[in-house]
Amino acid sequence: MARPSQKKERRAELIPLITAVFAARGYRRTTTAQLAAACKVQENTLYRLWPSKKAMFIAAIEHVFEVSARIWRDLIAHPGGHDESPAGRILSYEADHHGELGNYRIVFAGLSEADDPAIKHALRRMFSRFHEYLEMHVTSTDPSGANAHAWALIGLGLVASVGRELGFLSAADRRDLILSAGTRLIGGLATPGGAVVVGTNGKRK
Amino acid sequence: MARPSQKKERRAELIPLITAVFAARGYRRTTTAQLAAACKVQENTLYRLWPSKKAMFIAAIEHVFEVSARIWRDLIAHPGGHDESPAGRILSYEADHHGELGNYRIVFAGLSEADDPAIKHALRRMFSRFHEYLEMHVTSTDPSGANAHAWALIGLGLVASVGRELGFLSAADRRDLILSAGTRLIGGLATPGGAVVVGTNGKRK
DNA sequence: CATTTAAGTAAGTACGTACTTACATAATAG
DNA sequence: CTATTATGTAAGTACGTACTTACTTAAATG
Repeated sequence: MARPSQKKERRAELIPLITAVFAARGYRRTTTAQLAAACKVQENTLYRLWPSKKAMFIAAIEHVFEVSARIWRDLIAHPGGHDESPAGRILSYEADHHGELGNYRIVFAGLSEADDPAIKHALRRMFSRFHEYLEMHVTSTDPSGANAHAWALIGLGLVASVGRELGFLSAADRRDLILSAGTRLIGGLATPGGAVVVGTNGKRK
Repeated sequence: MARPSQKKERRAELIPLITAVFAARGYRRTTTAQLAAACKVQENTLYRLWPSKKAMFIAAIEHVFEVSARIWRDLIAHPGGHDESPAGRILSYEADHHGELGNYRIVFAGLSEADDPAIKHALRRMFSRFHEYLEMHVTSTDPSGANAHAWALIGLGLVASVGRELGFLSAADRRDLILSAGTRLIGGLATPGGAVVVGTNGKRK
């Protein structure tokens, strides 16, 4: 026998690059030639690591979850300076940083390929894991209807992503949206004081 | 001169069929041949009515809004038997019927094509119009932060769609989700009585 | 009726791209 | 060293598909 396989390591090296291309161009519009170029290898090399373009995409979906999960884990493990609840801490982190990695684009791309059972399964798993995380921390704040409210928080993330992508929510808008609606969802705390206004890019009635 | 143009009428006839195909197959995976077959015409005929496949897709996006808007308009115009507020009426309608037309698939397909300025613009316009509608009715119930909460309701619709598409929310789950989180969003009314449980397809901790 | 133009049909064509094949190099085990 | 297998390079190939071209049919106007 000779040369033990380093496929796993190679895959781990390349998957962030591949994820970036899929996020930038979507699934269909990404060509295997572009993936290879971004990895600085030939297409053939990629096909030795994954059996198909689809498999590369599914690996990208998994990678997206792992990146976000690591951030949240760290966030909860290290309380930082603030004294908020775990749910509150996730909320205020997301208020400032949601979507900045552009990974939600992988989700959009995946959703329009959800006819494919393998892609559907990968996405489903990803959402379920996010939900599990959120539900746990929402429950610790306010157990009543935590399951539903955790899903609603994911919905909040989805609109924020869509708003960012389509440009109808500015950074400040997204911040206010996540804090205002998020607070109401995790605690039932009504927004204190003045109304929080989230703009539609200047368009006001 | 002879034979006044009937292009507008023809377009109006065909667009529901075209929308259905795009919803079923996504943008990229839909072929112009499929569109023509669904309309029972030749491809060439479609190209006389729209300059490109992209134009057909944008027309489909607009059609999606018009269909949903008509439903909501009717819903608010005819109070039916119930005495709820307009916002509450939209909520309970959506709790039972959200996504049943499959039109959210057009949104998913569009989002992964949002690099294209024309598609982006069409989607943006669509979301803004939905938001306008919701904000108006949410405001009438609870003015504080209505703008943000209207966006949050759209987020609720998005998770419900994703949950339906990926199969992690059953019809009952979606119903409970929309009622539970939606009520909290439009009124700040805490869920009365027992906790509303939204399942993850049987998986419970 | 005659003319004009819309609506329909049928068969291309040019192009992009997922995946292959064939070959060269180099690293590790015995 | 030698055999074996991973890694890298380069050039196909087969196929799907957006859009065209050339032609026929038919409807409405003067």
